[in-house]
Amino acid sequence: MELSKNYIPTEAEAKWYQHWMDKGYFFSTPDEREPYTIVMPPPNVTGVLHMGHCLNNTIQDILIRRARAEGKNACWVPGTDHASIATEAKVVQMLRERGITKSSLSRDEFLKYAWEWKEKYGGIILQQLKKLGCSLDWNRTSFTMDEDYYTSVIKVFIELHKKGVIYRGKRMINWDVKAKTALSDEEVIHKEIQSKLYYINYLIDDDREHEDSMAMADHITVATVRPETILGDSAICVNPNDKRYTHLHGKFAFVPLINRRIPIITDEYVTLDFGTGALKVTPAHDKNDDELGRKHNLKVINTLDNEGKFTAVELADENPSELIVKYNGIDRDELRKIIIEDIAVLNQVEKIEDYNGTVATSERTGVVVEPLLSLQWFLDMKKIISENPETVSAVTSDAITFHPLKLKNTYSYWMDNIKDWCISRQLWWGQRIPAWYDAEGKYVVAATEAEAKEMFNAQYSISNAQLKQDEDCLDTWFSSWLWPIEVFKGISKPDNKEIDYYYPTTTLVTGQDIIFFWVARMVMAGYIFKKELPFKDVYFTGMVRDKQGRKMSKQLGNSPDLLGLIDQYGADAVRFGIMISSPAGNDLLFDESSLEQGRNFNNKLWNALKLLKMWEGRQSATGNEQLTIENFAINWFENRLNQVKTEVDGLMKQFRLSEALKNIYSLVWDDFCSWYLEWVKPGFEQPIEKAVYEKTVGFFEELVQLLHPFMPFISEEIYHLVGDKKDDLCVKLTIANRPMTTEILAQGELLKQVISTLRDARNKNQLKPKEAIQLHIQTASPQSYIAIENIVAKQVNAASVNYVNESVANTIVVAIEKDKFYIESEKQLDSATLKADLLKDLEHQKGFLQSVSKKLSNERFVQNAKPEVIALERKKMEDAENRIKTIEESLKGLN
RNA sequence: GGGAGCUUAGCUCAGUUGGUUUAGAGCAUCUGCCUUACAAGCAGAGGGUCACAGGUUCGACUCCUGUAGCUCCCACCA
Repeated sequence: MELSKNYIPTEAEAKWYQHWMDKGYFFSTPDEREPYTIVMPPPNVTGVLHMGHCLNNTIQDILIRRARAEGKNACWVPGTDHASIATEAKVVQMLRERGITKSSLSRDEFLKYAWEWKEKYGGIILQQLKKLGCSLDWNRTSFTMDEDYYTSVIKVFIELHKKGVIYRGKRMINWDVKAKTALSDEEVIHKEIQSKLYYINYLIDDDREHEDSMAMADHITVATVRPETILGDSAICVNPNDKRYTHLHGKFAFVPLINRRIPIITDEYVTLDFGTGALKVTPAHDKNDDELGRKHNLKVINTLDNEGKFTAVELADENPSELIVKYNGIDRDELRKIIIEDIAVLNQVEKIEDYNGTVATSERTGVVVEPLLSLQWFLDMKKIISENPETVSAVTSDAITFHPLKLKNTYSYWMDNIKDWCISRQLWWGQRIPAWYDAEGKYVVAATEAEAKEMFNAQYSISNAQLKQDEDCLDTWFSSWLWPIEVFKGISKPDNKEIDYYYPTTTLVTGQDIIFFWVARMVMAGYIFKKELPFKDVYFTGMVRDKQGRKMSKQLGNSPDLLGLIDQYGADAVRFGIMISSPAGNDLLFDESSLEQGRNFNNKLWNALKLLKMWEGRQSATGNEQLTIENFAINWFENRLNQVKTEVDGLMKQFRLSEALKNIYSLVWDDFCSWYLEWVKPGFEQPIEKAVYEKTVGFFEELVQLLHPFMPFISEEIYHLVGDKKDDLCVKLTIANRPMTTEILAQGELLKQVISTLRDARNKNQLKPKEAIQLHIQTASPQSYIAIENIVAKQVNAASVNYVNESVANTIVVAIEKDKFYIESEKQLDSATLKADLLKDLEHQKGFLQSVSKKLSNERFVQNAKPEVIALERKKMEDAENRIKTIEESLKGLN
């Protein structure tokens, strides 16, 4: 069969993925083997594959494929997340494009559209993962709103409510005015912005009669960044120790524009050196003001509606002026400008300063979050932790090991400062909160209306109550935190065979940006519902950035089209490119040139295959004059292969995947292709010893097997092309490592060094590769060269090799260790560059010798250092001395 | 404001209990090669006073302190 010039990924990839699927290699059922379980972080159901997913899932596939080859029962569960806010927003937008507003639909109608949308576009991302080669157990594909999953979320809510961990309360929450829903603290991102600090004068209500226009002297100046909330002010607060305002304690001031009379109160909370030291208190629109308001019993006056627009509803009893009518329905940003203009007209704007502050924005919609007092459902996190202390200790004790370890601190800090989790969302797409209310607002928590009625009867002695279910649904993460349990039906069908076998899962691979959203909460859920940790290792990936270090974003247009890249370079090359430099926990600077490197690696492998196929038909069992060469080469490569395999095992255990890949890459490219294959390569059109050929094929197979988790397609393709196979690499069990001989490895290193040095000398003397040389070796131990002399001769094009006891005239000489190599050529040799090299080397060696002997002549070093260290230093000194001697002799020979 | 981390070759990064020949890799650069596996390649080479300043030590890229710069996380100074 004729092989193409270069490797063509497209066909091979489609072919092998289908083959693996047909064979059912990715499917897992519980058996007697040790399980290796990974649950995929479920992407947003409407998402499309991007670099982050690619990194994430490539890592998971590598781990899973390795586990499979190690004989474990590998189970990798795919699925998607209903992502309530994001998906609902997409559905709303889709409806808007069709001219339908959400408000015109009933809940059921809306959900029908949403499900239609999900069925149509949902899970595209899962199909895309197949292109990447992900060996997922597709029979287990889950969705966080599957029927059983939904039931389990409701069940968990009811259970936690019963335990008193879930409560309902009126709290200051983060309100997303675009999505029109509450958010948890984790969904809020604080951003630095340039804004203004407005200094506004509030007139003091003075008992004195004002007889002239001196009134303006009697004011207090307040600094605020949010003048638009001024109509909700219910006090001014100063620090009790602030001497500037002592005379105002207990007095009243007037809110500009509406002249509401508000008290001037004192509280230590106010800092003296910010602004004017006087704070306007607006309990309805600021978290701190809310607390101050509670403490001082202030009135709460809400002036913004749920879209962040002005509403005068709560000002009704204040004789709303025309101004207020004018403000109605105006957006908060616009309102700020108008109010400042209007106050300026009254001459009560003292000044406006530039101000750098932070603003809270919604993680989902990006809009500025509005603090809003609202009735929501909360999870008492402190109680959860105190009842499940393992939630914290599992991580600090490394029972759950984080990679990188430093994220432990982040985790514990969050746990130590945990706040209650607002779990209700004013959305329809999600699990509806199972709370039932009667007309008076009494409620019970129950799975069904019938149960709720019974409970009303029992709890309130109300029979056949007219009940309405809570309109809100639950935070998406309130379902995702059950993911490692419920994908095995651990909540909906507790203690089934699957959950008992697969849980706890083995490794979680996820982004460090969701350590609080998801990882921490899964640990909690694990201990609450299974009394056990959910996973043993967590591998955190960083963020994928472009090569300039910028985040990938639609606006910048710097996020590459992944499927396009797969088409262009092949999935293996993409996997290689993204893995070659991505240490755990660090951001990855994505550069397309690493994909080129991956593609080139494909070709390197492909060409090695072509070479072997050429040899296949030229085997012979006779010619044995070169057996020394082959024996050493084979012996050495076998050792080297096992050395790298051992290293890779160690690196994989530490989750240092890119290091492992680098080692494999170098083993294939340098050791196998550049050294080994050249050493055993027969002369032009010469036959190859059958035994050598078979050994070489065996090595190649072992190499592609080692590579397979990283680059599954080409490795499988080569495995089948290099010889007829009945089995598949995908499920082939790893060959155990054989013991290594360090002597052979050392001799191999010496051999490489000799060849490189001689080639360098040839280069420097402008000897063409075809120009043969005579090589003379001056050494005290010729026996160390016997096994490798033929390889040396072949690799440096030496027509002859012999051993001498003294220098050889008219030659180039190079020194390696204690030995000298004389290169004799028919061509006239120019020793000038070589001499310069030798002098440079000499200088270096002398400097080195000096530092070593200085160390050795230091009494305290000799006294304190470990004996083996001293011995090593002695050896270094001896070597350096020998080498200097060799170089000096060589230089003499040149003159 | 608090915390964590980073700073090693032009770029991206390794460097695992302080001593392995006065620092390694990949990419990029330079030189020479169209050598029938591979020019998407082969053979070589150059390039770093390990951010800076102190300290501990016989010995520091490695440990400690300080300084500078960068990054991330957390946080209610309006």
